[in-house]
Amino acid sequence: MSRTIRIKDVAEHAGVSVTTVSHVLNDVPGKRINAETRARVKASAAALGYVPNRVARSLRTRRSQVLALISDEIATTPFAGLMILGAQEAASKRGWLLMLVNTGLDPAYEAREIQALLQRQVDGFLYATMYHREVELPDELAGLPVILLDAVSRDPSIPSVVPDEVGGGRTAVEVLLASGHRRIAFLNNRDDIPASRGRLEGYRAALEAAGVGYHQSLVTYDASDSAGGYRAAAAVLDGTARPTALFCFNDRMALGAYQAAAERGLRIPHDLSVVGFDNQEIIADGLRPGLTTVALPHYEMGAWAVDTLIGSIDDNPQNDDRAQVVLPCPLVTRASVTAPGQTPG
Amino acid sequence: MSRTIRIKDVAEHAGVSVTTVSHVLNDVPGKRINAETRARVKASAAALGYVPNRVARSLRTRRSQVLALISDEIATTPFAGLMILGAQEAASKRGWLLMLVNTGLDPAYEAREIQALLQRQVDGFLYATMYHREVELPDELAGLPVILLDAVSRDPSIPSVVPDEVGGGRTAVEVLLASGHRRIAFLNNRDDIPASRGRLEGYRAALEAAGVGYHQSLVTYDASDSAGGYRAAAAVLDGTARPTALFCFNDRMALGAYQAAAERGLRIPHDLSVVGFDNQEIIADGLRPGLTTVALPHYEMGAWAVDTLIGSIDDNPQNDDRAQVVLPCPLVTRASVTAPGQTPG
DNA sequence: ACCCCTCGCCCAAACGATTTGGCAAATCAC
DNA sequence: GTGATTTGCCAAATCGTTTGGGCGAGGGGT
Repeated sequence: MSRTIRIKDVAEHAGVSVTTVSHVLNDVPGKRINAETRARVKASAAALGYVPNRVARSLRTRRSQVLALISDEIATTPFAGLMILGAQEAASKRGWLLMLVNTGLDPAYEAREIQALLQRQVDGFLYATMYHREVELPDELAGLPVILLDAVSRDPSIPSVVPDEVGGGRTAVEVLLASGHRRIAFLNNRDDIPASRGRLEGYRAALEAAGVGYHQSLVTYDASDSAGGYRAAAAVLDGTARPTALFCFNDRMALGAYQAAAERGLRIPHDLSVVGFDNQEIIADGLRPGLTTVALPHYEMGAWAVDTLIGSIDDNPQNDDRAQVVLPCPLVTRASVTAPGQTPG
Repeated sequence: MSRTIRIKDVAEHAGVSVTTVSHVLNDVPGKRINAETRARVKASAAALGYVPNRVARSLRTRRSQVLALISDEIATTPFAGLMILGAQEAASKRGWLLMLVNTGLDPAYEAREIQALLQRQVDGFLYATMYHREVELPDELAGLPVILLDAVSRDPSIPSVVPDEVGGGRTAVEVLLASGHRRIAFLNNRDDIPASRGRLEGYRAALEAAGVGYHQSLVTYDASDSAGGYRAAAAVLDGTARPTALFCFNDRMALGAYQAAAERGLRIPHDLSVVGFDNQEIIADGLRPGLTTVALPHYEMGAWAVDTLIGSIDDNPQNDDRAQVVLPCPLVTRASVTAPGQTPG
């Protein structure tokens, strides 16, 4: 077992001091080193297979090149994966690593974990929630480099990135309007969160832009799961003046809506067009016909947050892309939308 | 901004040397220190709010108390969350942290990432795949503390943890047998992976134990997604001697099977009982009626792997729980199983 | 011949802990 | 009272880097 080789070994091999090796390998600006020496050092390092000990470097520089992703609940949503993946790949691309901590909504536990991360010289924090919501930054993170991920603070000076719920809602309704639908119901989530507010706003904006009247009776509120979607769809389909299209708050509600439609003998999309939200592959791709839906930019949000966070750490302390950013929600077209049929009302 | 306080500050405050502070705070065995001094040191540390700098400690001890979770594809499966959560919580419980790296099946990239982790003195590795399969350990990890997660090596000396596919398959079929079913079809995955082999073996074992004959015509193979389940179910439901129950390779196939059943006017569970596998909440809980299914122990596998890994690092180098472990797959009962109806064949 | 630059490199002090090997003082044996 | 032990603590080395401040050699100007 050959001993792991240190900078000192490289220095001896190249016949220079460790200082010079460090200067060369790190391309320290303003240091004058002969080109020949420079080459010799690099050759020695390569020959010996030298890799710097990051722990020692961290101790000296007080920088770890490690980011922490703190989240409320990693497990409960299938989006977590994409957000984490976006963050991880962006970090890796720049030579950084990502620590992962799940705090499960317990502030005391959260404080301890932040403590543990700070002990390890973590350079920055991603504070993520697993669905878009408003949060308060924990005191322990105040003043540290941090970006909110899929969450937003009341304090506008805290940078954050969230999906463009309004734009997504508008997109969903626009595709229905473009197919000729005029009676479009919105099966909304009953929780008062940014997603339900924003998507409703987008729904109304799209209708208004198209000169279609907004009817309160076409908007229902229920739980944001399959059962809620089933109930909401049942109510709106059994009501007077049945809509020709459904915009569902999310794909799970759309799943329930499919079931309600099937029970009523309505074929999708011929008798009823449906648009979802979230692009949960398992549902959207698993349903027959495939569900046209609006995707949340989880991967992009994770990547953006890491890029921005690293930027704000590396560059001058406070560059002004500190901001509350909103990322677009693209449409994913499948087969659940077509022109309204001529079935009598 | 008060300077962060070091062990030296504690020493001065308590009127002792840093050596003594270290001895006291780490409860170094075999060191004789007066109880009164001991108390004074602890009081000083508490008063100053001292927390040790882990980076410095790591440099000296060559231990980081950090684990790395390397996975092939974090994002593509919704199980990732639970496995990662299990690992993370187990680590946190012991004061360890978890780094996350996704290598996406690219060996060169994987090697670089492992390099980067080793530079940071990571103490151990979880090498995870996002579905149960056989892997070869990358050379870079050979000889290091590592446990395979949801993966197994041909080399039995490499510890690993995977789900008990055979037992899960048996469980699924047993619940159908117990309800009185005798003609039970198995909609299997066509890929030759441990899950499809194991679940089939469990299916056969359960039938045999119940004295029910195995008929090859009742086992079909297709893609392990919703479309595959739809096709497989259609084939078996339209065949001669229609089964009274379906055991689906996974919940996505079950979703397809539900659709095929609905199209044929078969009510679940009255006309057709269905059991799935994986317990994907979105599907199993979203379907009507809820899908009785077998859960994969992702959380438990993650936790077990971390516990075992830390154990093998902390304790004497090679304690012999190094082994290829299998964890049980529990049944999750919902509403898709009942006694077979009397509908004529 | 003297002074002053610039080049090219190196010394040694951090960074903040752990750990080895001691050394005085107190206690004990006799 | 003397020598041997035990007790309680500390000094200094170490882990592997980075970095601020130098320092000698060589060249150019006068």
